[in-house]
Amino acid sequence: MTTNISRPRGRPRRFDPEQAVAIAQRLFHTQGYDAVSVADITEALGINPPSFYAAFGSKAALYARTLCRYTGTEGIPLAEILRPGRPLAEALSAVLESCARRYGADPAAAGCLVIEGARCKDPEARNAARALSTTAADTIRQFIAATHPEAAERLTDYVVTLMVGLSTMAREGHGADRLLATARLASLALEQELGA
Amino acid sequence: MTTNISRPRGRPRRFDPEQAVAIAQRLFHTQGYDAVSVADITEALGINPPSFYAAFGSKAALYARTLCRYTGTEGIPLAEILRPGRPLAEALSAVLESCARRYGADPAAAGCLVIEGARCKDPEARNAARALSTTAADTIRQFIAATHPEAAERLTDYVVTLMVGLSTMAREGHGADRLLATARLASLALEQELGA
DNA sequence: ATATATTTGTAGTCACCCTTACAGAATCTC
DNA sequence: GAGATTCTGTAAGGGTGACTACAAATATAT
Repeated sequence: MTTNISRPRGRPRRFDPEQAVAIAQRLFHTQGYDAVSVADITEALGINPPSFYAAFGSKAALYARTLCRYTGTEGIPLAEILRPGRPLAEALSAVLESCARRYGADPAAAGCLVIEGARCKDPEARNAARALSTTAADTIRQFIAATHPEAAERLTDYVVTLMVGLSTMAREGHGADRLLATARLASLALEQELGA
Repeated sequence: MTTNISRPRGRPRRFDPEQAVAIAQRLFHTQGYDAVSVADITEALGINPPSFYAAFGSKAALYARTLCRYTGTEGIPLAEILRPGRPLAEALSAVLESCARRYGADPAAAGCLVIEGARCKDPEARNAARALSTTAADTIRQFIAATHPEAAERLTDYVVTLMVGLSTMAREGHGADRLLATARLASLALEQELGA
């Protein structure tokens, strides 16, 4: 007796949507949203366009699902790193180091899917990525404001600017080692500014 | 007697190529290379496609000319800022401040034309932008190496990462004031690292 | 078995992109 | 003027993109 939860009525799917999202995520992360065509996706999935549109609605909608999946798995775990009570300079430095490590971990899928997606041409996909990007910035800002409200905007801008820069440099081919060196250098400013 | 330098033979042009490059530069800077179509350009210039191709060869070739023009006019004057003998921390901080000011000066054409062009989809245009980007990085690296050879790569990576980040944030709508605050914060790390 | 529901595969639509063929117009040389 | 030369405008070629109409296929429900 397998998992037999009363299959739906019609002809069954020949592919697993969840796995398809994973494959699409890798494509988007590797090549960028604009550079991936629906034809690329359907070929990678071994299906035809109608199956794709029936399952996901549109390229942008599938992208939104990959973004959702990304934040839950490979994205930077801001909530974990920015634990309340953690010293500010230490916490922000940890964010930058985490970015350096993750963005440079896989050379074939370098950088941040969200940050890179925020520059794509398609408005729907771009807005989806921007929304997540804004949420992340807000998380950082609120963490800072809890202890240093007067410095929240300035420090958030600084950290986000570096995250964006690190993602870009990762895509330019910089490995985790070089990114980490940059992150550590950037942390010096945080320590100095916050009197660590 | 006007400037009468023996006009060329055939039918005269109805537009000024130099002015056309300036107009195209503004389009590319405002919208990004990929988002500007040849139709956009020809419409902005008030000419038809054949005139465009006869004068410039291709969209990428025109873009290369706009890049050339940009570095000579609106680009960061690295050669001026990185004058030999200038204290390193001061010089690199000046680079970052200059970026902050220029990238945020014109909200309609924010960021750096070269940096943003380095991510476009067209290989020819991308390589043209990358070449200039690499040249700029080399200039910075050599200036650092003149006095601090062991720190050249690390500091160059740091400065370039911030330049890229500043350009992106400018395109996200950050004004020169916010960019400058980030640049000044980033300079703290340089001063600390270099014992200023 | 019949009806219903859902997916699949073929083939194609429609829009937009960069680029060019071609003939006519405007200028210079002789 | 005649001829050579260069630009201009119309119109379209050739490619790629996202997306879909439609009928055949495969399952469940009764």
